[in-house]
Amino acid sequence: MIEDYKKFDKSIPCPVRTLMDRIGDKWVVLVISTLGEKGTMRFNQLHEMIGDISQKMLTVTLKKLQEDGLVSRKMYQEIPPRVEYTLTAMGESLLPHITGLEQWAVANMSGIQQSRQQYLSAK
Amino acid sequence: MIEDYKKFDKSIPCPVRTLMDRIGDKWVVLVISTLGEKGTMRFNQLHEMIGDISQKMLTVTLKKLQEDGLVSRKMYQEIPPRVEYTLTAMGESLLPHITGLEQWAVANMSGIQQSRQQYLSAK
DNA sequence: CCGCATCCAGCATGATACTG
DNA sequence: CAGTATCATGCTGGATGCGG
Repeated sequence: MIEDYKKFDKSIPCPVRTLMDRIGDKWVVLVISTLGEKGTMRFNQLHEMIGDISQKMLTVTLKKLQEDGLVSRKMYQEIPPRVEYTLTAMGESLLPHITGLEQWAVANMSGIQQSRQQYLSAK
Repeated sequence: MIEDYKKFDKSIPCPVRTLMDRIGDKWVVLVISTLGEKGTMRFNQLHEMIGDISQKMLTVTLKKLQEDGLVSRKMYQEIPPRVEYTLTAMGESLLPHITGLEQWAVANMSGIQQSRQQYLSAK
């Protein structure tokens, strides 16, 4: 039987599905990964680093991560304003899994593309 | 500077973004995870195991996984038809990363829920 | 049994403009 | 600088019915 923790049960939140609602989002992955790499960062630094991502989506993504306790937010009362984001301990503990996934992605990128082309040409 | 392989560049597909377009999908994760656990499975077995997932989404998900070469499909010319799905070698190599993520999810589920409640009550 | 085609509702996201 | 607000929309995914 499928492991209990990944079974669907409307009365109990499934951890796998709950997690995937978050990290099943490329922005979340890129933000965690970038923060893990660079440590503390400001809003616009993240914005520039990631490159493609609208201001809105960065805001939304950071808010979700705060809500889950993966990222902490520190605001300085200055003019102009400064806000810094850092991974929490829980965020740090997730980081190696994200990194592992990224390394797998890099290692298997060509294999995937090859497979896609074969698949297309086969039909 | 952000690592090259996760930089956005419209001329070169970013492995991280490419991967996330796939596993940034809870169905993909659940299918890989379930196949990894049980080995070869038939369409309806998967359907019943996962529980919530429409037939359409299961079909779509399996097709994407085939396309990427993560899952292989074997069809038997019988009446009634029988189709079996199995992880490929590449799929197997991804499995530990998925499993690691799942274990993290189970271990940190309560921490996340706690954080969410604090976040809500703080506003 | 295993899937595909179609229709359609709803949310996620981008663009844009504005604020403390 | 670091967001918020609003609007338009495109794709995701559910429901349904058909086909090999």
